[in-house]
Amino acid sequence: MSQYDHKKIEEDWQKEWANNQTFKAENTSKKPKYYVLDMFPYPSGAGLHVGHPLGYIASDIVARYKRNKGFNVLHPMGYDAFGLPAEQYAIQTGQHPAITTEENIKRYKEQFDRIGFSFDWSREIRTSDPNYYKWTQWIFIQLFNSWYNPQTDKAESISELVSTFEKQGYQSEELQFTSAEWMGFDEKRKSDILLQFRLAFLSETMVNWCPALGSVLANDEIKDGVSERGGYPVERKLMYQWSLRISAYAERLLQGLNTLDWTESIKESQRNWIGKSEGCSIVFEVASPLTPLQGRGELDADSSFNYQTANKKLYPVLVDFAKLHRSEPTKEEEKVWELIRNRKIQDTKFRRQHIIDQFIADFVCLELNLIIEIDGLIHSLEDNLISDEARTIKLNELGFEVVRFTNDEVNNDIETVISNLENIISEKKSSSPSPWEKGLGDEAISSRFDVVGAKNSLEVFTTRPDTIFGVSYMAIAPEHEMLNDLCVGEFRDAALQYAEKAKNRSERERQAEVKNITGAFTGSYVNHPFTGKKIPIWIADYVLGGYGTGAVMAVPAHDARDYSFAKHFGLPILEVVQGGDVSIEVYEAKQGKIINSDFLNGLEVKEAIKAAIKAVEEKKIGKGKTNYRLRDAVFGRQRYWGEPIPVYYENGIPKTFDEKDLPLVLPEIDKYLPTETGEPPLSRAKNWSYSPNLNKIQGFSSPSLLEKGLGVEANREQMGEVSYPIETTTMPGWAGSSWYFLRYMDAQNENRLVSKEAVDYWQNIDLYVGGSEHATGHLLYFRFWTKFLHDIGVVPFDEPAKKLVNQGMIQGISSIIHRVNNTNKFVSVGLKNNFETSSVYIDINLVKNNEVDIEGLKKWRPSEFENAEFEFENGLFLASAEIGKMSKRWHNVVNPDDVCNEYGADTLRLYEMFLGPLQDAKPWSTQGIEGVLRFLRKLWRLFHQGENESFLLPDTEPTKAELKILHKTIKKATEDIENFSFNTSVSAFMVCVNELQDLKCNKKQILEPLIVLLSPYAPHICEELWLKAGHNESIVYANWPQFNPEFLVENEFNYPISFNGKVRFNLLFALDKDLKEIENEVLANEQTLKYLEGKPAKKVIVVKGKIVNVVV
RNA sequence: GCCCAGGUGGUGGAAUCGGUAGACACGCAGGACUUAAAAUCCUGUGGCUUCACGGCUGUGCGGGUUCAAGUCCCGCCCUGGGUACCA
Repeated sequence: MSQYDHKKIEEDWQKEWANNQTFKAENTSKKPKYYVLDMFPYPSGAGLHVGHPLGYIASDIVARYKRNKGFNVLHPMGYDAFGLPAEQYAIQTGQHPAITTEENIKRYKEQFDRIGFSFDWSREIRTSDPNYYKWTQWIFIQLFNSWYNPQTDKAESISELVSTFEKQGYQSEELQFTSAEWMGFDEKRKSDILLQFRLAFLSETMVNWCPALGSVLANDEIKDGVSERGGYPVERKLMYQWSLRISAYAERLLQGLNTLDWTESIKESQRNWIGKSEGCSIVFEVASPLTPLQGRGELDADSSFNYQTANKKLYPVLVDFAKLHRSEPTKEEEKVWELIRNRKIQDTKFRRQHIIDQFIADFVCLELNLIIEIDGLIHSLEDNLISDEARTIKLNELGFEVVRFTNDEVNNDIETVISNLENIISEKKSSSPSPWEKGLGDEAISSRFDVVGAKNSLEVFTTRPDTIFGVSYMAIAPEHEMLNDLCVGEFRDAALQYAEKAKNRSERERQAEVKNITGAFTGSYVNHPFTGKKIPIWIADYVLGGYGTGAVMAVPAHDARDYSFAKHFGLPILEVVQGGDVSIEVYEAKQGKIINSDFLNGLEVKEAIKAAIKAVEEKKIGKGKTNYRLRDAVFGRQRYWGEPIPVYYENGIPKTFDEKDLPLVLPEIDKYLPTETGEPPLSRAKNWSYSPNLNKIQGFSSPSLLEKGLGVEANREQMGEVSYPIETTTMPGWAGSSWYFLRYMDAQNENRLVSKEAVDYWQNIDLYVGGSEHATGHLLYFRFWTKFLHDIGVVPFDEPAKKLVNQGMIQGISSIIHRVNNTNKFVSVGLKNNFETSSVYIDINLVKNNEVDIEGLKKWRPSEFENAEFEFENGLFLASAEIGKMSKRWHNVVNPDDVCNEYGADTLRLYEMFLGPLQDAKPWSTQGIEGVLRFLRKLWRLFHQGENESFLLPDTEPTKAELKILHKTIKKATEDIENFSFNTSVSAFMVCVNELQDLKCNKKQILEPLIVLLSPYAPHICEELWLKAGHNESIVYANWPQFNPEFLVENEFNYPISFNGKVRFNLLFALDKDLKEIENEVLANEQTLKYLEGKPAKKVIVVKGKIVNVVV
């Protein structure tokens, strides 16, 4: 029993910890709290490989250290259990993802336990557990019911916004209405407007659509133009779906970074992702005003632009509304439409449900400025009469005549309606020719539609308003809203064609063609606001539709992209900032004097920027503005294995579930695929509908199935309830992980996401450990949700994690053997240059020191290797090695279970720490793991000295030298944990044990503190030795040894004596010796004389306790 | 292109404030114990040079600051990570 038997010790203690719930944390304690969290894993089918535990080991060391330091430590673990692989597997095999996930989690748990982590398993969570995602859904509902108030700079209740609308209406650049107008809007319109404010909202957005996965992807789920998972192509597609308004938090997310103890590189990534840029907007007048008549003859009427009479800002809201009305006309509207459509009355063209300014008119004839309204029942209500009147007045002001018919008139006496119409039309035709026919052309239209019609100015965003006099062309994105208006004359067709082509190009193609410069002239010009010069408008695909205004003022001399574009198309390059030679290359530096720029001449760039903004603002053609690159986060996924979005649609209006009806549990479906019509998998669910007024929602919460995480079908209609369709997309992978740290604090709470007491006690995470690959995904959403939960009063802090440490990736080493092409012959690596060979990846377990175990290889893949021929070099068959990601595909996965079996968990833990700095990426190699095991054996032997190597720990007074060794180690171990420098503290332990071994020290007063120091790293062996030393209580709660500097005090120092910086010999002096005396003695030393070579010493520098340098 | 991190023996890596470069470990070489093996222990180990004492040289490259530079400054090269027409 004197041998170090890691297997037995580790098994025993793991059982002991589990049985005693040693690591269970209490939510009330007089001790100070410490919250140390790991990013929880997605439980994949492959299980853990040796790379995964790296961060977990580090955080476990800190957790155990803090417990010894007297903290109440929260150190939980759980599973990010929703995700693609389980769903992919379900599609292939039909096995429910919940079952696959359950199996994988089981495997993970076993692997975790073998490594001896001190997790509090009583708080385990899984994002796919309905009891968990109930609260994910709850947060979604809060987001839906909130808007971001820029005045107070926080999220507020949407109901407060509604009452403001009711009292004061709303005024902004994009949207304006009076309180009366708001009251007049119908429910759908109100809903549409509110969606523009809600933090969770539906909108038509350009998304990254991955046809192979049948789902949309967030920007951070795409790498190099293909999906991060699977590597499938991704295309841009316009879709109507859920997003979260993270952009509202852009500034707070940016500012918050300054308060965080995170690595600079992660913070920098987030700053870049948020992409704040300060500059100014400038409006350029389009030189030839938009002319609705232009092109009228050349184009068919429907694709011409002259019917665009909507208020541009309201158009996005109204267009869906109009479409809906068109598809669901009233009986009466349909009747009238049948009579007037296709120029049936006097060859007059009518449009139905056409938008004019902020109104949707039933029927409109633009040529005659005539509007026909069919007033249904709703129009007779008093409120609507008032608003109808206001509406008529407004439309009259715009030059339209409004004719109203009631439903009754249409139903009872359609002939009279028709004859009235015919009279009005013929009267209008004779007395009031259309503006176009009158030849008033553009002027008439542009003055009439000044507010409502097509814009006649182009707005740009620039960070360099100082270069305004260097503008030589305007560049607009191919998807620019005014594209159709701007492409004119002989250039129109080519320009539109170009835009169409550029728009449809996928991200990937665009990327591949970064170097290709393409563009087209629109035929239009703007006027320069200060010089009045005409400036051409070009379409360029380097301008992005989604950023800024989708248009830029191009200053080729001082912007690289503009420069190459101008060179390519021969556009002028006007130098306005001194400092470079723009005939040779672009000068982008924000430095130098402004020239050729009228009132800006002579100013420095920075002053000029301010002056230019001032001038622009005075001229009322723009203003200082800040833009962010951060886009709103697309939240809907066309997948099965995710949280259902708790929304139903009442007559097309999205509404959230009643909180009492949460969780909305995933329903059972027959196949985990989209439907034949391309609808998401959840559309397969039977009776996927909601009855808000039903008290009990049998539909999806049968308790027995809830336990399994499954929903159940119910037929509500049979129960005589009105039911509404439920949203069929699910939440993205990052939803559940954006708030999980809170749930650990109070994992079983059924009434709240987390109790106030728990969150007040634990506060935010003191130490968060995980990979840096989450820099712009998880870690941003995580912060966003925390800030939101702070705003609505759920949590008292607004950053989730104070300190973040990123562990590096442990890479795998793949072994490659070389097959001679078109043969069944393999050659040792040294011979491969004699042949044409190709690489074959083989299991790394078959290779030791590059030598391949041929017999093992034959057994591994008999079909491939049994009858193969092998050519050796010097009697050996060698493979070559390659470093890369650890993956099944390269047969280079190392399982921690195997390492634990062979060397033990303590050795694995120490070794992973010893490999190098936690943050660095490093390849896994077992070279060196023996050294760590040897170290533990040496430690064991310190306790088991003497002839029969039995346990011996005498309580005799330690010597000064022994105390010095111990306290040196206490100091180093403590500092190193605080600095996350685990690799150096492992070597400090090694040094300590080596030195104690030299002294044959086995004294209790030295060895006991030492194993406390080591216990966070190698808990099993230390517990065992602690027990043997006679302690009843676990070492987990032993006191951390106190460092006493007295034991390290030296009174002498062996000074290195250097000459011109070169150390030649050493001399021993007392540390309190006068420096001048040391100088004298050094100069008098005979060795010194040798190195002075007869020359005098120019100068002598003596640094106390460090060095002596003699300058010759 | 831009941003960030880094470049030190045969290998992983140390050197926290500018003060003896290479701690600790692996590997390698030699030795002890053993019939032998395993385990363990001891010695050596940056390069060049010397029988040796020693000397020269050395932290990606080129300069600089300093009594003193792996460490600070300037310019460049290379590797890894992030990002990509963000105006």
